[in-house]
Amino acid sequence: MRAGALQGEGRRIPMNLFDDVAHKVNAALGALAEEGVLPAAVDTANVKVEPPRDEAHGEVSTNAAMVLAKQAKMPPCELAEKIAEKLRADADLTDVAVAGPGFINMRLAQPFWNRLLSAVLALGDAYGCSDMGGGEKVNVEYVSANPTGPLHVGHTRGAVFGDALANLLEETGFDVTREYYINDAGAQVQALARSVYLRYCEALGLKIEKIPEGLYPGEYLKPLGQALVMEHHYALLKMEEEQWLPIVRDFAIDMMMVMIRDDLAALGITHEVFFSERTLHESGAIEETIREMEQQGLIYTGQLPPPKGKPPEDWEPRDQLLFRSTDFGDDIDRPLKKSDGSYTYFAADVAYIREKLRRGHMQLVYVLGADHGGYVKRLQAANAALSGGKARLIARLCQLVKLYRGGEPVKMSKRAGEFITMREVVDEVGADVVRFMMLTRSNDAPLDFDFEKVKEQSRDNPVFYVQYAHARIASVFRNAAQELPENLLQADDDSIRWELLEDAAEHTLMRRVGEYPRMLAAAARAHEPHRVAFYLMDLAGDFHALWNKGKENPQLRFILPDDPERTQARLGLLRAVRQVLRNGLRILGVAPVEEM
RNA sequence: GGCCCCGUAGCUCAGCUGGAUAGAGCAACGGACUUCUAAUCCGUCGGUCGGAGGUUCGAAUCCUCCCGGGGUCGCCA
Repeated sequence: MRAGALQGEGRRIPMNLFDDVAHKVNAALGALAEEGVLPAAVDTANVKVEPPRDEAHGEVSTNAAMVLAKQAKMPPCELAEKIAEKLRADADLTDVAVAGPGFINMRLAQPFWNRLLSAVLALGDAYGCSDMGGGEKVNVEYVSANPTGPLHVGHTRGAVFGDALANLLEETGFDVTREYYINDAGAQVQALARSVYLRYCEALGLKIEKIPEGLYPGEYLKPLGQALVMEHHYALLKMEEEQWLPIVRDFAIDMMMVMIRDDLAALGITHEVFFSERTLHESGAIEETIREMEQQGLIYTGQLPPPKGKPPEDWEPRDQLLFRSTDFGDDIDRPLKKSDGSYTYFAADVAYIREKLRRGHMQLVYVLGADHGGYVKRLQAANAALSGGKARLIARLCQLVKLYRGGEPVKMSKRAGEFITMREVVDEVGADVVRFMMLTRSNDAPLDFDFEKVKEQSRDNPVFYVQYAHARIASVFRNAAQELPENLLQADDDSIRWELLEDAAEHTLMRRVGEYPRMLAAAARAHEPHRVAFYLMDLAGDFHALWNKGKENPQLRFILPDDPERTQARLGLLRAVRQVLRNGLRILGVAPVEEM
């Protein structure tokens, strides 16, 4: 049997009940292989153990028989029966049955659930965490906005996504570095410097005309002009541009980065590394990279064909220094130098990839806007060439966020430098709301963000819905502290009689709690933090449903003064639910609230 | 024209990398409050999964070709 092929046979995820069952299934298959029912070298790579969609099919289900039928040279149902026979011997499993085209459905015996719920309480914040990543070094680069202006809504989604993804990977056992690439080389920061210089002149009382085309007209640069006056007085006025430009540029970049970091902090985002593009130029890293690539035959001088479809009017063939990215899956080879001899942005990026690889990162994650989709293949080509195919480069593209206010689109004029900043959004609705809302869609689906709707306290608002579940649980515990004797509240977790959780809605909630580690692992593998948000909405929904059953049937209330043992079991379940809500929200970077 | 993403209920979207009769919310309709917070819950209605082929025990999911929407396309970052 191929070792580690079956899910759950590699790294075990603590208290992932599906992993535990997978382990049992694998043992059963091993036994059948020994008996000669299955070939000794059976390939179990496609065998899965998962929750069935329909509760009627049990709590756990496996497709083992259907996947292995061909290898066993036996009809699926017949093989399923043989596997089921082995599984029935396990005391943790009940109702083992063959169904449909050959699924094996089963339920988990009470001791199994007892262990799970006790473990959730014992593990606390660690429930759901795993060592799946095995400490692999992952670099997550996100935001990386040009230091030429404040962060706007467009950056917000990538910022939240990247941060939540980093949290997710961290909690699933990866060694994560959060990184921000500062584009502080090139024409844009020169334009920034000239814009700030104009504001400096303005602050000195000189009359400035309209900010010229190509420069940054935003009001936000005025304080920088004033600050320059405080520091340099009239000195910069007497200088030639080539003298003042580096001074003003460096000053402006520093100031903008202070502002950007401050805005990110307001959203609860901190990067461990801020990496400057300019250092790649100044340290000679780009030259070194190109030299190395030349030695490996990855670079040549040649001409590119004109773009198909609509050839640009000023097109003329030109010899260029090109990276053979087509050898690594790209559509066209990519230039590393501009016609003036300076390096392209891409050349710096290649050197940057080399730098990240040198630091030992095996996974390079790029969180980008959807408009950078065309850039991904060349990044991946560069990574493949430089890492020898050993490291992975994963790009996640975030689609646009459309702003609304009460159903009406919010108008923005980019040309006039008017845009809604990230800070404005955070200040108006709060960091928690922004963060949660940004993750209520898959990253590659466009997102509508309505200022009014996200402040509503209703079912429509997923942030509220999840927070409300947490607050209601907190409220139960406040009441319990009033109504129940102290010895009941302080009882030992190990003495909880979990089997007293008998209602179907309690079981639904219990199962959902049990799914959390599996969901987390899958979300991390897919680099999809939005799954955590969707899971939390489902968990909250299950909880609200149980809550309401207690209204219709007083016997289902959480606190039953006449039945201390059942009360204890129900409060135990609520503690487990509260714990999972907290753990999930922590990954999203959202604080749970105690009351609303 | 090339490449990338999307197309699932009237609307907004999930769908756990191939599983069983495709799911939520909103909207529409009908119910549940002397409350452990009704800021919630329950039920009903609603889908040729853009279209056509293919792969196999099995496809919304994988492959090919179309249709429609968005992004992007040598020296900007």
